[in-house]
Amino acid sequence: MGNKKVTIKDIANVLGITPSAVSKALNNHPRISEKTKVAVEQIAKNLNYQPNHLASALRKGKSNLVGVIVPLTNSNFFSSVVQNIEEVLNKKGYNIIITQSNESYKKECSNIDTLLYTQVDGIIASMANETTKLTHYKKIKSKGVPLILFDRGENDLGVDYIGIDDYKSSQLVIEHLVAQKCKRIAHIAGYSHTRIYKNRIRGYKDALEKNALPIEKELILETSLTLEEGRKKMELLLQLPNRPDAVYVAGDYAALGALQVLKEHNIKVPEEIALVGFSDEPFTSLITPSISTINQHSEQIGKLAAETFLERIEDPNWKPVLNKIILEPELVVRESSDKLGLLKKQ
Amino acid sequence: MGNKKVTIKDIANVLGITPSAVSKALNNHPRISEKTKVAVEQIAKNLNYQPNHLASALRKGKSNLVGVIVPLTNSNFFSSVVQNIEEVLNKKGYNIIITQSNESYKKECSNIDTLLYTQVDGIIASMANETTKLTHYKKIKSKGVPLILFDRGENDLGVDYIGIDDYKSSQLVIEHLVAQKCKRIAHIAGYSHTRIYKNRIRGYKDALEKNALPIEKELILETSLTLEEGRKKMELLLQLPNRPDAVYVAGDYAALGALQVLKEHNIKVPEEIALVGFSDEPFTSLITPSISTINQHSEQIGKLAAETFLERIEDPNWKPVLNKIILEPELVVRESSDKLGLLKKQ
DNA sequence: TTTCTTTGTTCAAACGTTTGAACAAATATA
DNA sequence: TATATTTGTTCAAACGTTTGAACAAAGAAA
Repeated sequence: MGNKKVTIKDIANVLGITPSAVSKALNNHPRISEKTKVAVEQIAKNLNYQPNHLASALRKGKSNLVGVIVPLTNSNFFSSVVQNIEEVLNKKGYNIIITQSNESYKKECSNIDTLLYTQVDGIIASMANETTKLTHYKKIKSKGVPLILFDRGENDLGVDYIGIDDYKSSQLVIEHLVAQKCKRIAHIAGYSHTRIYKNRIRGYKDALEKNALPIEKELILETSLTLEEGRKKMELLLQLPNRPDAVYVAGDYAALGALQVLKEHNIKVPEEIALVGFSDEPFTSLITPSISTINQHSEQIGKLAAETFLERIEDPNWKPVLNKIILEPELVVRESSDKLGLLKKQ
Repeated sequence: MGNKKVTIKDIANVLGITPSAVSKALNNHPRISEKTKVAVEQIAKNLNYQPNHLASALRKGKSNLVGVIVPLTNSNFFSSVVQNIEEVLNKKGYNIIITQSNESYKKECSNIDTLLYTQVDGIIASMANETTKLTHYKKIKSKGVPLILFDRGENDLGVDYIGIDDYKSSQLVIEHLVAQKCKRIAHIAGYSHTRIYKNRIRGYKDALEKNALPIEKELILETSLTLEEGRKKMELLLQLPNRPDAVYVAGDYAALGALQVLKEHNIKVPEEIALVGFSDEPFTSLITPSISTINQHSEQIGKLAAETFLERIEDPNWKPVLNKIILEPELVVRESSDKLGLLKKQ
């Protein structure tokens, strides 16, 4: 079993032609005869020939690889986005390299280095929670590598961005809670240095104001939105002398943590405190009570990110420029905020 | 902004030395003077030099890329395995390319082709549910590329495998349920053509026999173990004239589906029917009642898979051979099977 | 001083493709 | 028949590194 790799040279030798003829035959070059193409195809199969991507990518200056950076893959939102990116790009002959930042700035930097080093043709990314400096992203831009951001993305970079309307999401949530007769609505928020969370906070405040409800500092708590953090912040809210009657949490995992605490304190949800999360993670519909949340259209985001990349790469004289695609959020009302029992009546 | 790529040739020109000296300096070659190394480092930084991985991989015949194939990333088990693989391999200078098969045989084939084409140095994989033919995996082996299987892996291939003791897992579950005074234990199983599910079924049957409990065909239902399938099979079990008093489900998502159906029928869990799942997905501890399950040690599996790959690649005259690493399963008892109320007493 | 070793560098080929130019043969046009 | 065009292939350079061999200069040993 000669483990030697089969190259186009081997095919050429068998047929008594040159490697360049073989290469052209394999790439369906118009000047190669049908006869030769068939013969090459045949021998390639016989010898179990596997093209060397490294060599062709080096020569062509194009790797047909796209890097994807996500904070974590263990979340339905991100894994669904990734799946849709993959689907669209695979059809066009691209493959993706997925890397996780684990919400770490340092890891994100090294991920970017790796991807650039691997000569990816583009990068699709959603930023880590920790990230505030953007030099590593500017590096991508300065290399002329298309960069598409989604969900979490600072737009100071002046690149393509795909996400939902976070401001409007908050408004949907607050309007809904107000309709449920809630009067004191707290917000367990993401860190406001991240644009999307800032917008959610802004939307929350504006909507409260619009409905003549009080905006109180003690009702707005910024966190990293993990389950554990959701628990902690909920405990804090329960210790307030004047408890809220609704909590809008900017992430589903934190919302779940909050719900656990409410249950432990035997507080009825939604009767005593209504709860709304964010992202429409599958478990929100699986638990009791099911959690109301915002659907972010992850499939759409993934598809659009991939399609945007393709547009950029196909346009030879494209220059990066700020370009936002903002999708409409969708409020999914479930038991945790259905104070009026409208769901049961249906 | 000349977007031209900076190469070692550019660095060489600046310093008036040859590209090969630059290359050696960058790779810390012992014969290059400290002075030159420092100078090269400096200029490289100034010019914002980025090594071209394609070129060095081509020349070295080694890509430092490892392919990972998982059925899906949207599962805590797999994403945790992947995270640990990444962690171990990153430390050794390897990067990973994650691909999802989406449980599809066809996708798995194309994933393998892509990875081989990309010249990965090894492949770590867990098989799709659909997979029964193994020719695509044999292709990996025949190329001399190290292949490490985990969790779902047919061992007819004669390669490295890392997983838990599925047979023993079932025994743990049954012993536990018997201790809870369960007499009629059903098994919502995975397809028995997959080795791990076959072993779980075998363990289940043997344990029943050992405890002098009846093994009945109608109590063993093979499925794809999705949530929806869990629901369907549970409905079937409830229609039996002689209902089971415990159900052992070979996957957590299916167990959740089963639990939903039990709740809808107002059947008390665990009092009327006890329930045990498999995998220790995070949601099992989050819902009410929490679901008893088997911890598969995903972190260990990931680490061991990566380390096994490293051992193989570092041994110049390694030949693939059947090698199993089997971890001990751990039963996590939660409310759904705590018929005797032992948890509350603690 | 001569010879041997060490040090720091250059040289040249190689990794496996791709691609425009060149070229000969076959075919078409005048 | 002479010339132009088309067809099918070869040639040679290129992509950006790496690496063993070669080599000159400097230092050590005799």
